[in-house]
Amino acid sequence: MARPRVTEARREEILEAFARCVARDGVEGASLQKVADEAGLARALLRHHVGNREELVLALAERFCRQSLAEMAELVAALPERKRLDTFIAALFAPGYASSGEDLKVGAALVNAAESSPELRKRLRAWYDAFEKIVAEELGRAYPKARRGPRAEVASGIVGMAFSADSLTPLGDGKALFARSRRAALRLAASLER
Amino acid sequence: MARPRVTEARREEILEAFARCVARDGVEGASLQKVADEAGLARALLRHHVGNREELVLALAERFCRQSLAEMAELVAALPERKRLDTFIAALFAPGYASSGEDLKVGAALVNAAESSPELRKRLRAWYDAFEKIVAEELGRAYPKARRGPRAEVASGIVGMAFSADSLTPLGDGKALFARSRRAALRLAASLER
DNA sequence: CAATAAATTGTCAAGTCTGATAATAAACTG
DNA sequence: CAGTTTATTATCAGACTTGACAATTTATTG
Repeated sequence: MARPRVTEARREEILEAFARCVARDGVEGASLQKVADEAGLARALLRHHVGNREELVLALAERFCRQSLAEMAELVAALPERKRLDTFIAALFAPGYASSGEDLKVGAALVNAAESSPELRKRLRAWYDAFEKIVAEELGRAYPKARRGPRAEVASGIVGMAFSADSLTPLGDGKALFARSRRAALRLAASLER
Repeated sequence: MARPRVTEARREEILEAFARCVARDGVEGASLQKVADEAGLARALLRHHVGNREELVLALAERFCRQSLAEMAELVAALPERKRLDTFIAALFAPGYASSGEDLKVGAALVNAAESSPELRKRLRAWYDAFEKIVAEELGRAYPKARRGPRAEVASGIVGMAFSADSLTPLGDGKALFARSRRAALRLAASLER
């Protein structure tokens, strides 16, 4: 009875383009115009399909959090029995462990923007906690005797190292930094042994 | 024979204001207008005393790098003999270990902007290397038997954790995260023992 | 084909940002 | 006090951004 809806597909395209722009220019630097160009759509369509700037940002955050955790879950589900933790950490410290490789940069930019938006902050806080929790659980699997506290500390440390290695990639030499950080993560994890 | 120069003092005021804005809004988000308002000066004065946008950014980077390393050197110089490393790490993981507490956020924002400016990238790269080196040297002092490689890995890890804990403060709960990260850093450092 | 619901395009007004330059005010020196 | 150098203010044009809404096209269904 009417023209078919393409909103869901368009939303996806728009948010992908937005993510690319945010990874490059930060949240404040990603103008709707640039996003529209990046997506190959008219700017007015952003508004039509998603909403104004604020709604765009929240939608991006929602998509980012959901997707990031989904990828993490997928990764964990695919881990082998042998050398499980090593594989996990290696995956975490592969330059661009996630599909696109720009994911953590988007996350960092969103976190920075969270200061001025309680709603955003809340969502990202939940994301971070879940992220760290997954790491902590994986550590618990490798070191069942380790206590809750130390596990949480080590998880914080590993997540922090991964996060920071990723956000320093613009400086070049990302590969070497990832390698050093990965080894540090293994050392840190091993500290749960005794 | 002429009106006295105030450029050096003004430059300082301007770059301080710029730093505050960048910490809040990122490099792209910090418009010259906002910076001028923040500094309580007319926008034209930014141009007069420092230059156009690009020069502003480079001047900020220069100031940031120099200052950050100077503070680091000062911190290291003031370390006690006993519990030297513990004190060092505690200082690194105090929320806002540097005077203002926003320093690492400025650094992160600059790093992000470095992608599109080779000159900026070069400067920041040198800064990061020097930063990591200072940490590595301090580790060498605490664990003289440790080899160069492991020391570098641990230094990367510690710097990464500090960096990331700082950049996650907008999510709130910074204190607890800093505490967890600090303990993780101590664990990681201790891995150089055996 | 006609009705209809949705996508897409076009356009406006208001606001902000930047770079540049001219005009004015201030402080010092001889 | 007159001259000179510098700080400060004022202003301009051009470009970019955003929000909003009207007009148009397009695909589907009865």
